[in-house]
Amino acid sequence: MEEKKIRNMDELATVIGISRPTLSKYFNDPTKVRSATRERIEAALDQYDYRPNMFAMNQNRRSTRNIGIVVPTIADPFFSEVVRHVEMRCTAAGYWPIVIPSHGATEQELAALDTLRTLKLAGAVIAPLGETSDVERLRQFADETPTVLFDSYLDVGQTFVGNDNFNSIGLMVDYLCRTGQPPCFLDMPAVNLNASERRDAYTASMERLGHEPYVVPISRSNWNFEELGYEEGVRLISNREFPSGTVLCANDRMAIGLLAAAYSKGLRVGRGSGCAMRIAGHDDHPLARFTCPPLTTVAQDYTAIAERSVESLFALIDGNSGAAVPAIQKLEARLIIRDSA
Amino acid sequence: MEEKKIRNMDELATVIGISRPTLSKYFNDPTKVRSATRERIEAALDQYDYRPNMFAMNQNRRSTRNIGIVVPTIADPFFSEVVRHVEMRCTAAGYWPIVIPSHGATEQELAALDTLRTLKLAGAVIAPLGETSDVERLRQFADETPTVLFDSYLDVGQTFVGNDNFNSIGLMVDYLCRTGQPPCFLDMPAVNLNASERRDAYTASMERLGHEPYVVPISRSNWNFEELGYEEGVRLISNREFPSGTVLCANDRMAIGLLAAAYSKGLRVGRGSGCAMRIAGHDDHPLARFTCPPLTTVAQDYTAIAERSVESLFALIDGNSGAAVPAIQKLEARLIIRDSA
DNA sequence: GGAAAAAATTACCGCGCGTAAAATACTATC
DNA sequence: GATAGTATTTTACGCGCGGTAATTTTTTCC
Repeated sequence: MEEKKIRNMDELATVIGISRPTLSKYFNDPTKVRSATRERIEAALDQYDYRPNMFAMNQNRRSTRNIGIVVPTIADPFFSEVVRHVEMRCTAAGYWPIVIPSHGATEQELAALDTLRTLKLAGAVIAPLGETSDVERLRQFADETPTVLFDSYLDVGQTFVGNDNFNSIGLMVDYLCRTGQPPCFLDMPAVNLNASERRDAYTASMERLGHEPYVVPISRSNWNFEELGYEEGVRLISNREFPSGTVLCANDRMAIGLLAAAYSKGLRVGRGSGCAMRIAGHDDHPLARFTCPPLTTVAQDYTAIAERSVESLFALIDGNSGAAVPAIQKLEARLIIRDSA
Repeated sequence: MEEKKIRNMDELATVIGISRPTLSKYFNDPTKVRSATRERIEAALDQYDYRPNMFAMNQNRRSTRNIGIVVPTIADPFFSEVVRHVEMRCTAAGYWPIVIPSHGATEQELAALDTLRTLKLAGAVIAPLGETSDVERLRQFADETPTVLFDSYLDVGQTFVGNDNFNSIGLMVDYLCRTGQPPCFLDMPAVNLNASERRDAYTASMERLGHEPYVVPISRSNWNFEELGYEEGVRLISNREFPSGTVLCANDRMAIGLLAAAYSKGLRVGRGSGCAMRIAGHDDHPLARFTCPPLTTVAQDYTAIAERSVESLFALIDGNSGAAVPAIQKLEARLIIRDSA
């Protein structure tokens, strides 16, 4: 193991006995050099552990291999899971994922876009805040960078990947009506378009089945869904204000809060006899399997959302790859029947 | 609002009527230029919305304002919370946080270090894998970059910030013994040094109180703690193998699994009469408040860990700032008594 | 063995900025 | 208001790589 320090491409090229442009080509696409050359390079490469300087590399490129990822928060398991998958796929494809959370704030989302602009991105995967997003600025951003939006729909970017709320809520409402009392709907804060879409889907499904919809509104608006679910649940149960013994929650985190509220009030939750309430959620939160009772829910396929987003983005980046990317990609969800409803 | 596009520092400097290096100094530290100059620059700055090119900026610097953050996973709420806080603090201080998950794999951790090395970091905050970390390579890395380790102790880097497991476990064992049957200990997989430290702390605490310790071992080793807790719980309850009706779990995620197991087996958990089991956790997982029953646990202060890590790192970066950074910083935890034990 | 195609080389410029040393502008002092 | 001393700005140079075009070398194929 020679310990001669390699400072740049030139030195490495000299040591190998080839020219720098050839080495440069290798780093940009190993198949662009003859296999014999490639082997010599790779042999030298694990002898000297040289790595091209990221900054110098990207400075002179029209587009880099950086991919920006913007999400409202990484503390929510949905986003952390999707981000995790997106990152892994990007890395595997030789891209460089850069995650910037917008922390639920409009200015931070805009700051993230500004930051990403200086990075000459190959593309971006963005879960916009939704209601509070600056649509105009987002569109401006998407105009100059291949952009995939996910989770919360906005008419921005080349494509959107998200859950088909009408399908998933429909599945759940059907199931709940078929097996017991028609559900009321515990709304979530209007933090994004999923909120209203799910509410609308609930109403539509109920009406389709000939039942009176009943939406329990949420007054406050923040991302502490469990707490909202819990507090609202305690209040409603105490005042006997739940219009139905079956409650469909707009998402699992609300449902987890509601489960805790029911427990604290001594209400038995489930579909067995002797149960006072049925509670269902939406998303298949990683812990939904482990609530007491296990939560009946609709599974958004986290992995699929991540993969479709990334694949769409890669297609957009390649550009020429005939396969046009559809403007809207809604993924079907899967009903997960557990014990809570 | 003039719409002349500014492409680089040169153009902006010309427009302002100063030299480019002066402008450069301003961006690196606004106090380094005369206030009159600063005002002219800032006036121009909000007229032209120019942003320096990140790559060109960093290429020629000895050290950048990049801060690397390496964690085993962002899917675990402990890490996602700490990362969130660290990111926010870094951004607020004008640094550029870059998160790279090691996904629980040694090679990925090493790859992360390699990647970070090319970034000429100002510093790094690392939660090492622990048992499976390549200590030698980590140390090598820490030798050339100011590095703070957190969560899982290794004798690497300039300082370590973590929970004082002997304190926290001691608190919990004391409490449990004081209020009922002495606990057995449901071990966690040996993914890092916290695992063995907590086990040792449990044993020591029990012996101190004159009780026989009993550790329930976990055979498999992965990060799906809830699942492990659940499956092990079901098995142990079915076979009546729990040596005590009080179970202290090595972390909350195991406890959440065990709660689900108890529920599925019809065992009532809590400290009231008529309860068959007491279950306690460790960490104060964000959902621990919302389990059924709410989980008695010891709160690691996520925010404090993040802040101490970042502050220590900043102190290391400043270097000269007299205040020496202690090699090991163990934070005290807080007993959180809820209903499960 | 020779022509065509593929790969590698040479030679050059540009990117947008950092940095050390030199030059200039300020400030304090008397 | 002249001078020394310091704070600020400018000059001059380099960083490590990408990109292109023209040329040379190597490989492939008939």
